[in-house]
Amino acid sequence: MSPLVKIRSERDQMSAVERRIADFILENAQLLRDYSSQQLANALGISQSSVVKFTQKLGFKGYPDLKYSVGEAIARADNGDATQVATQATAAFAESASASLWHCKSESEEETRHINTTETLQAVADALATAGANGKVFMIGLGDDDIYARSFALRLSLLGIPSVHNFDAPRMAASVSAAGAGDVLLVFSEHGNHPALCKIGRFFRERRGRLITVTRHTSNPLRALADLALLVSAHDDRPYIQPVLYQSALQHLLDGVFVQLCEGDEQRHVQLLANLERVQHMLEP
Amino acid sequence: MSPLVKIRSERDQMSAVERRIADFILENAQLLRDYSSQQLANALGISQSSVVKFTQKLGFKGYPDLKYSVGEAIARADNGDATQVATQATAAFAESASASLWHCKSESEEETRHINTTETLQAVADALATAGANGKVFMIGLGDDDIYARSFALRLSLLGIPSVHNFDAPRMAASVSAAGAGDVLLVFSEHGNHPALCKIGRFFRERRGRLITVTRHTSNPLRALADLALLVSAHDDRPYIQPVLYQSALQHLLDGVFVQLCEGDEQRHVQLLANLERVQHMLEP
DNA sequence: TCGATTGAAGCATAAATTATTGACCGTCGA
DNA sequence: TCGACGGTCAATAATTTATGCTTCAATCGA
Repeated sequence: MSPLVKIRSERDQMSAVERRIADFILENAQLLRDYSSQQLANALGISQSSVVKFTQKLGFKGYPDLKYSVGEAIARADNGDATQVATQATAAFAESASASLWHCKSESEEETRHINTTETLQAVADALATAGANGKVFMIGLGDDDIYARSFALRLSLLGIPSVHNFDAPRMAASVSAAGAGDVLLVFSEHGNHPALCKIGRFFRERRGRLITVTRHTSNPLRALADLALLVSAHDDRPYIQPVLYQSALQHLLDGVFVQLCEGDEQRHVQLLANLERVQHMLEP
Repeated sequence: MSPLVKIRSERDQMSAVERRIADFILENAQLLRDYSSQQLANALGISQSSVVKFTQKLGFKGYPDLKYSVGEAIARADNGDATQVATQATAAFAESASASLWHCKSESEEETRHINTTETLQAVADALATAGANGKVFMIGLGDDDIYARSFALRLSLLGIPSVHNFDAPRMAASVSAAGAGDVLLVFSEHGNHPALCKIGRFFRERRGRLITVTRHTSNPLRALADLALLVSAHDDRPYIQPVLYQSALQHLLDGVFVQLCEGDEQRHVQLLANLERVQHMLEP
């Protein structure tokens, strides 16, 4: 039972001094944190031993025990009331920018998680795994999109799925000419309407490869070509925030695929561990 | 902030004994109620004073203060035991992988936000802005770290702060030889102990440039050299999750700097808009 | 490689907090 | 009136916490 409720319920059967202690605690529970038994006694003009006896009578092991319990009770109680208001106020001042940024990002990530079904993620993971084992994985992105492609390619390589990575369209067209059935091409393109990329996509499909696109959640020509389409949702009125959100939502999406790949196959998992160590050794002699 | 999160976030920076204390508290927070500092010390086979010093280092008034805080945190956490069980169960079934991933990421991001003060972020933003206007910005990262460097460099360039970006140490050494006072070198290095990067950092400082490092929240030689150090906190037992968390926390940190840069100066803001449009036109004719 | 320096950990101990003891006082019922 | 009783307090014992000092080990620079 909450110590405060207990104190209140026994208050009637208490002596005068005890009742004063009880009242003080009930009214100033939050002050208790900084009060020793002696200080509490001083505040009430009574002896410290009375305070201790009071706590023991109530069934606590001693003063610190009561104090601890009251702390818990307060924490439980204002979980979502006063504290939160205070916290919000503080937050508004101290970390306005970063906290609100965090909030936007979370929102985008959640939306993105929502519009990509688990099945799609799984299908993408499977396609990559298969192509990694029996064929090739191609990957391309232009400009900013190259960053995501690059980072994902690095991750895949740790899993034993190396990829052919290009960051301009003409070279990619050349690379893709070597593609065959079962291969996978992953195209990153935020707006999905770059003609060269579409051309490469079509070319790749003609060669019976599976095309996976990663674009915004709009209808766009690139996505229309895809066997599997990963979609990213990210919106903000402030134009400088938008790319931040896009990137973080995209990253989150790719993280999901990566995790599914890791957890899907024990052997890949083992390989990852080995690779991680290897990389670490090479980079930090 | 919750004392447990705090402990966790500073765990890396701790000595062996301190880390054992931290782990014990994290794993047995609920036992703390019945432990005096001496008992805790005995349980770990260390001295009582180490426990007290541990608490003080973390910013608590002393052992009882830490204990009280932990009590509050626990109380807040399992506010309504039933609810929590239900929540956990739901989570485990419905959205296990992606939601738990999201949760880990959030935690890392929060920790990371916590260990980098707003002042540091602002200082970094200012340094970059100044160097962008009157000098040069250099940027380097090896391996995975290059990804983050690259993406941040792209962002900066949109703000009218182009940077000299290298992804191997020898070339960077050459580039840096052109550095002077007021220039900025941003070094990305997860573990911060790559000798070549340290050498470049020292060299750069000799030339009176300002060194900004981005590393894990450990004490590492690179960070020790820095004028300004950005720190990333990210932990998970699963080795394949760890890099995901690192990346997302780092990204979050950089997002913070980016936003501060955007919001700090109206002119930069305008330039960003213009650049965004320009890029869009070039990429998608 | 060798001091010099730094920082972590423990020991001893001081300081503080808490718990107990025993004396005193007022009340109440015999 | 007197003794029993409950309540309070001052004094003090016991426990717990905090700090000064020493030692040891790792790091750094010469």
